[in-house]
Order: sequence, then structure tokens, then C-alpha cells
Amino acid sequence: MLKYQHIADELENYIEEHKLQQGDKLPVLQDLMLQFDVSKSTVTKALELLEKKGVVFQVRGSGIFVRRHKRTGYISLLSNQGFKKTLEEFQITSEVIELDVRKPTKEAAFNLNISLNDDVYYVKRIRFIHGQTLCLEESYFNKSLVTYLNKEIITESIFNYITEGLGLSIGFADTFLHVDKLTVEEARYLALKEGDPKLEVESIFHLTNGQPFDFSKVTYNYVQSQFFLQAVL
Amino acid sequence: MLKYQHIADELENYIEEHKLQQGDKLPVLQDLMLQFDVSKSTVTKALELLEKKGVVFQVRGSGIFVRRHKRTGYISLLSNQGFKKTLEEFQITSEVIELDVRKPTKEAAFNLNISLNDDVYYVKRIRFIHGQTLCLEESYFNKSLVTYLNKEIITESIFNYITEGLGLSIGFADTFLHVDKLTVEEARYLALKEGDPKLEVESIFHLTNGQPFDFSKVTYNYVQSQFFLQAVL
DNA sequence: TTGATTAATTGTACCGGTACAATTAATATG
DNA sequence: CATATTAATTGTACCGGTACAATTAATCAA
Repeated sequence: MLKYQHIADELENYIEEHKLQQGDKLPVLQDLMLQFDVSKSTVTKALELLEKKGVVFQVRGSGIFVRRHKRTGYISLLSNQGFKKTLEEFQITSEVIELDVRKPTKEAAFNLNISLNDDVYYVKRIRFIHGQTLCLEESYFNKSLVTYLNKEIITESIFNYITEGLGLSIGFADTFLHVDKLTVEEARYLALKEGDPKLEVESIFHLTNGQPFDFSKVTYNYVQSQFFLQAVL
Repeated sequence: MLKYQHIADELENYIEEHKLQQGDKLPVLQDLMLQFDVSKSTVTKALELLEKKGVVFQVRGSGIFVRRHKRTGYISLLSNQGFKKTLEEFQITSEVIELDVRKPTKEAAFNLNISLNDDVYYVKRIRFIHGQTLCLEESYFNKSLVTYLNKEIITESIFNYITEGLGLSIGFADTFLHVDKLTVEEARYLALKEGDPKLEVESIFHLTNGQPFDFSKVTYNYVQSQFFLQAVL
């Protein structure tokens, strides 16, 4: 494991365990260097990570501080790790509605950077939170990269399978949001009414080499969904 | 100006001007070092910035590549710079509905970390895009930090005024989203119907020293609004 | 005691370096 | 000619350092 990753994790745990509040001060850089026996730049890198995640902020000449009291009940749109944690934290379960190999829609083909004749694994599922329907999720996996999928894999963790099982390494994702009204079909799945609000989150996941392998479209139940993210100023 | 900032800007311009597409390769680190006459770590820092903004991605052993074809019409939720650019790009105008000094709501007081007796500048305005109403924006400024405001300042650029005029330095923001139905009043302002979808974006802006100075609640017209952001995996 | 000045603290920008992992190109091998 | 091996390319992790800006603490002056 990378040193700076490890340090970041440790610090986050430390904040959690000691129930540090917004504005509470962490040990100074010098101390952290000694404590973890690494150079300044390594600690700095760890702190950059935490800053990006919104966990701490740094003030030059002053110190390193805890950023906020956590708002509970919010789903992080920022990180996949975050989403995985969210799944556990909120006991989100899911049910696979459809799973097959097919040709992509124009939209999916465009976003996956493939042709309309190429094959994709199409997955449609519903996610539940506390028994309530949370969202409807449609995913298109580039079959030439994600060569095999089955219901069991999907129910477990696709991303785990992709990294561990297939030996691919996931790099980054682009995410697009928009709000609209539910269609009849969506409303039926989410147990809401046609025309009710929905949040649609489109994500294009890429491998480290930049190849898009998954285009997902998630339609959220507006009643259940609250999100948070960090802005970079 | 900071070297790495400058390099990041130059690279972004370069991509723009030369109309580079997704996957196009940029000069290698070594070349950039020589070209800008800086050390490796400075170039790296510039590239980290661009990566965070979603402009490029790097592949070790291979090179630095352009990340995506821009989706047009999307508002960036990630950066304030981005928002400023957005304002110009889309010719967004705004109209101030209310402006006064008052006591904060419980919510505002909590988010600004002040007491219910402290004063805030309250600003309510509508933003228009291509003549259409885009959003309704309510802001609460901690008056002990943002000591004076008037209609003119607001119509220009509040954030410019805060940095230039007041000499404060803006640090970071936390942002929360949720989707809901429009109230009667909101619907009236946005020229929509009660119960129509809305996206509510709450942002808490902080100074570099961590003090929150602005709590803003923006209600978006679902028809006009599309957003994008970058996920960190 | 108050206010200004100075000094110590602490994070950030930047340099220049080594080692190494992942990719790609070149070369050798069957 | 395909394939395995090796070498060159290229980005990332990490070190250790200097200079400096912003904050805070200590000191001094009135």
C-alpha cells in the first residue's frame, strides 16, 4: 500500500474515533512526518487527498483542521469508494431486473466510444434503501473489456470483480446530472407517480488507460436521495 | 502568479486552441519541464490541477492525454471559476429581488456558525439564461465578515468584491444537493407549476481560514439545468 | 494595559534527485 | 512471421532540501 494513502486513512480514522469536530486541530506537519517516519512531501500528499475528500483544510501559518461536522444521510457523488461505503452504511440492497448481451443504444455507444455493432452487457437493477426503492440503474459494459458477467457477480460487487477478477484497473469517471420528470415506466419501478421529480446521474467510468468501460444511468427517487460533493475554488 | 497555475492555464488554452480531442496526447513531462523551465514536481502539480478539473488524464509509461470532448450546455458544479465562466459563456443575467440586513434562519445560522442574534446580509435573486429563468438564489452573508453590500455590488460580482474590495481570501466550499418538488412561491418565480421538479443546491463558502461567510441555497429550474462534475476514484 | 514590532511557528512553492512501475518500442528467438 | 524477451520511454512515489508567506506568540514601547 502507498504510504500517503495509508497516512490519509489513518488520519481519517483518527478523526472518526476521537470524534473531532469542525475546526479541531490535527498534529502539525512536522509531527506527522515524525509519527509516520516519512518526508514532508508524503504527508502533504496525504493531506491533499483528505482535502479533496473534504475531510480537512489547511491554513498556512496556522495548522491543519477538521473540515465539517458530517451531514448524515447524504450520498457522496464524489468517489466510488464513498459509494461503496454508502452501500454498507445505509444497508442498500439491490435486485437485478435484466441482464443480457445486446447492442448499445446510440448514447451508450457514444459514451463507451464503441460502434453500434459492438456488444455490451446490459444490466438493469433496482436499489433499495431501508426497504424503500432508492434508484433505478441501467448500465452498459463494453463487452470487449468486461468479457463476462452474471447475476451473482452483479449482486456482489461489479467493481471488485472488474479489478480482482478481470485484472483491470479503474481510473476515473465523468459524471453528469440533470433533473426531470419521471416517465410512466420509471414511476412504476420507483413506486412514484408519473411526472414526479427525478435526478438522473450519468457516469462514464474509465480504466486507468482512459478507455471507458461502463456507462451508467441512475434515476434517483427524489424522496430518498440527498447528495453532497466538494467544490474546488 | 504561481508557476503551476500558469502552466495549467497555458495547457488548457493549448488544448482549446488546437481543438485537441479526447485521447490526444500532450507533450511528455520532460518536454514540459524544458518548455516552461521548471522542475518536474511543478509540472506534475499543474497536471494534478488539470486532472482534478477533468481536463486531462495521465497514464504511467505512456503519456498525458486529453480527457473528453466537452459536453456543451452543462454547468460545472465543481468550481467557482467554472461558474463565473459559465455566467459569461451562457450570458446569464440576474435580477435582485430582495436585499437587506436581517437575522439568519436557524439553518443559515447553523451553516454560517453564528448565533441567531448575529446579523446577515440576505440576498434573493433570480438568474436568467437566454431570457428564461434559470434559478432562484437565496444567500446569507455573515455580516461580521462581509461588512457591506449593495445592489450594485451584487449585480457585478460579489466574489470579486469580497476578494478585491474586502481583502478576504476565499478557500473552499461544501455543497449539498437534493431534488424535490417546487413550492407555490418558487414555482411562481421560476414560471413553473407547483409540484414540478427542482434541484436544490446548498453551498457553504469558507474563507481560507475555514470561516464560513456565505450560505447559499439555489433552486434550479429543472428544464434549463444540466450539471457535470468529476468523480475521484 | 494597549498597541505596535519582532520572532517563532507552520504550511506552500519550488528545486533536484533516486527508485520504480507500467507501457511501448526494439530485439531476439523459435 | 508470430512470439517472447529485453530495452527505452514515461509517469508516480518518495526523499530531503531552500525560500517564503501567513499566522500566532512573544516582546517591547508608550
